[in-house]
Amino acid sequence: MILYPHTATSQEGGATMYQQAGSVGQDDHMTTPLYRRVADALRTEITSGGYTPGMDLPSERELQSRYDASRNTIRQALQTLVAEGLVVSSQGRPYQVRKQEIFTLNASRFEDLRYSTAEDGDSYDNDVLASGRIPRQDFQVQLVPAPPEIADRLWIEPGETVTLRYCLRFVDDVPWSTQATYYPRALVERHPRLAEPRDISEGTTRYLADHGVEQVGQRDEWMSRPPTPDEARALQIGPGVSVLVWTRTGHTRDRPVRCTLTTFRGDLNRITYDLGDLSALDGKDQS
Amino acid sequence: MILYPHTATSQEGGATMYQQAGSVGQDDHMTTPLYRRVADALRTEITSGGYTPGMDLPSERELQSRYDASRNTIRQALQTLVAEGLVVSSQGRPYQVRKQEIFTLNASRFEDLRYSTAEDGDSYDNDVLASGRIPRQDFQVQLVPAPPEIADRLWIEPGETVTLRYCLRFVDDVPWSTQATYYPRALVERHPRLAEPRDISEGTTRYLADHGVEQVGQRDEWMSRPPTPDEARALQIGPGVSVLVWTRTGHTRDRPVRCTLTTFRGDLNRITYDLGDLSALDGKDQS
DNA sequence: AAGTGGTCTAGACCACGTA
DNA sequence: ACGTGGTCTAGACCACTTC
Repeated sequence: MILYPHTATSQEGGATMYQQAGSVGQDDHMTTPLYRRVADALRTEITSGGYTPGMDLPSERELQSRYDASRNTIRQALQTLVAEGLVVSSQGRPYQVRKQEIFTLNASRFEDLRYSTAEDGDSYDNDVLASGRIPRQDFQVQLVPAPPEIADRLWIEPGETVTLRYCLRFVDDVPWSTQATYYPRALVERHPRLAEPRDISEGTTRYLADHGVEQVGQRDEWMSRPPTPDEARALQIGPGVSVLVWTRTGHTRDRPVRCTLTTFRGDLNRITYDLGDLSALDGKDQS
Repeated sequence: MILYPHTATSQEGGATMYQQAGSVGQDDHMTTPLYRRVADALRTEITSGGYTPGMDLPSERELQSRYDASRNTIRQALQTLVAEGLVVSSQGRPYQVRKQEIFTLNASRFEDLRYSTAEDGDSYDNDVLASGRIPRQDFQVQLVPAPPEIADRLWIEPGETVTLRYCLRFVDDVPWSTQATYYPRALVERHPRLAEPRDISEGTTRYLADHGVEQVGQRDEWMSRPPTPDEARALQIGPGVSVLVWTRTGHTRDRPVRCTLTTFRGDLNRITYDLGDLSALDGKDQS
């Protein structure tokens, strides 16, 4: 198959290799580039269901002859689809239409003790289990100097030693998010289990509440950006996929007690907040 | 300058053109690709302040000789920096280090009438003006069939005619976000100013509240993804920049009354939510 | 006119996955 | 062994911007 610019044009008389190229997408003024027309054609096939999630795409060499384009041009087209998140690639394996399984997190209820009991345990585990999937967390505890943006939120001096509880979280064994929680030194001294390098079964929020440190409010901040090389490795994503960064600073009535930085892949997560009076939704599906 | 794989290797004895290429980054096993080493070098120069925001980078041809690489390889390196959002490019102009001016939106207060008076006007204008910038909105009103995801949130049938108030928003004349608000037909019939194709000076939330339709709660949903071609055009962003998509469904005590879809560039916006009791912050900077 | 990035070709070698 | 994607080269023409 050959993609013509706007109206069909003849392919004959391709003189030099560059003239021939031009007759399809280069000489003609104001025509959309060939790589984009190829990307559009493939995108249409994917979204219209011609290629379904999990299915392999034709190989680059195959597409090359199918669209009468050079391999670089085909690669540029595929690269576009990867950046759009429609397609994944890995060395040695064909391009694949990506599976879109989306996970929803209700941030306004997350860590809210009214929605859980002491037996329930960790907020994250609960949310994942509730959606019928299997959670896993790899824990790690470190003592680190507070980065400026953390110190600012915790009302401490930059560089002061803080306890960092870091974990890499999995959903059905797929790396899903990283989470780093910073606690001020004074708090950890009074509540030493925060420094234990393993999960706290009833959840840290509950542990602190049971010992008189009640987190009554939190400020959340969200941003989205391309993954750093570190994040790309930890979350096993390519540069075309953006990450959502969630910063939650928890407060008691007097002061901030912790700051949690979570990163997700931006395309496979939905975050919801319920604000005000949503009693209208009570009878409805809470999705 | 030449970037050697791990330790410096001799350049002599480049036989064929491919061998020569190999001696820098191809023959050697387990070395990071040349394009990535070039990208890393440039990224370091940018983040360490060698190239400051707004400054031009050397041209592709210049970098080509500087790093002894082909133009395609240099382009691949620059392409990754564009995808990371560090650099912008446009035809005919040199690559430029991107300016990072960030805008913060407090979503938990947005449209909350407790934080404004009848004279204040539009929520968006307020938020932008409060940060010392100049807002502008291009308005448009259409009657459209309700898309399924909108119908679902508004408790109406897909395809039912709804009123769509669409606007493209600017901050200091830079396209910043698009916003599309859908109102069910029955509501517009009772409150006809919703169908006027211009801004409602006191804000739609206030207009409805003054006529007995009080929005007492809202459910927000967030996601992040690569821009669609339409969004890329409207927001003037490239494919390397992700967009944040905000869906807010407003409810009265009885039912949903509107659904607003907002898209921003993900890298230049911060979204905050204040939850629970944050009286601890009262004396502090509310940034 | 000269310089810059955007598109495209043709062809090479390599690393990885599968069989 | 073979096919797939990943990296790289050398060189061409084009469109846009600036002078």
